[in-house]
Amino acid sequence: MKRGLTRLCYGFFSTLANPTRLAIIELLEEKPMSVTELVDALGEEQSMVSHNLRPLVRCHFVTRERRGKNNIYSLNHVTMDPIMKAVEAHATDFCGNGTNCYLQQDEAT
Amino acid sequence: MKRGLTRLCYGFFSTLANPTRLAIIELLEEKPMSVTELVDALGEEQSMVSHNLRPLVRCHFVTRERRGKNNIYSLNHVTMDPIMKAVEAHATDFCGNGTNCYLQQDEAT
DNA sequence: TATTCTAATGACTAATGCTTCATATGAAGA
DNA sequence: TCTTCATATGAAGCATTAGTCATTAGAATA
Repeated sequence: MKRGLTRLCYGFFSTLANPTRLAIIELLEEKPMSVTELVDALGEEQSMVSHNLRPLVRCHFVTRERRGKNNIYSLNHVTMDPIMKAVEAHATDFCGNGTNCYLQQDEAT
Repeated sequence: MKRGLTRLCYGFFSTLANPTRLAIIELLEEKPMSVTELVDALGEEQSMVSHNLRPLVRCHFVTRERRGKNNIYSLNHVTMDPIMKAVEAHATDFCGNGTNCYLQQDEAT
């Protein structure tokens, strides 16, 4: 049994299993952004954004590039685009694309 | 901004972000199994396996079918196969397929 | 080099999620 | 229907993770 795959997947998925980090990914899908831009767009604290960027970099989901005073973060589209497509496909196929599915429920529900 | 996607992904990934559930998925990749078979294969407590099966069913990653006294669980290959392939591709492309990457480190490290 | 802008880090508390133990349910056979 | 096998559920304690606040570091410019 390839337990390596389980460990690999655990690091992979647990890094993605966070609303802030997913929101960051969603923003970076559009274009690369600096920390300050992310902070403004998210309306969250700077330290929180920084804290959450670290695991994303560590797992190579985003890359960092210094440009003057700024650190510009870019999405790894090679990995993330197929992953996100697969999630959307799952929702379409198995959640009826409605709100009757756990995955699509409001936090209120 | 499609915040719905973020919520959807959060449910999706947090369900997968668990070693026991990933081990279950790995086992079910081979063939459908009953709870007892999973318990034996994993060497874990029955109640733990049961507890972890529930979120997998809720997210439609596995399906349950009663057969006599047993509940047989099957993997949703339509969703899980592409996802797992994407994770492996990411490891190959960005983790050098070695142990120099966070995602592939031993728990000891 | 003092200042300002930008971003990262550390420590602490709060919130989540996991595992375990005990118990309940449900189906089948004696 | 009583017993046994198979599985699910509930509650509780524990461990992990996240978010906040305060501080530090790094780069550019005056």
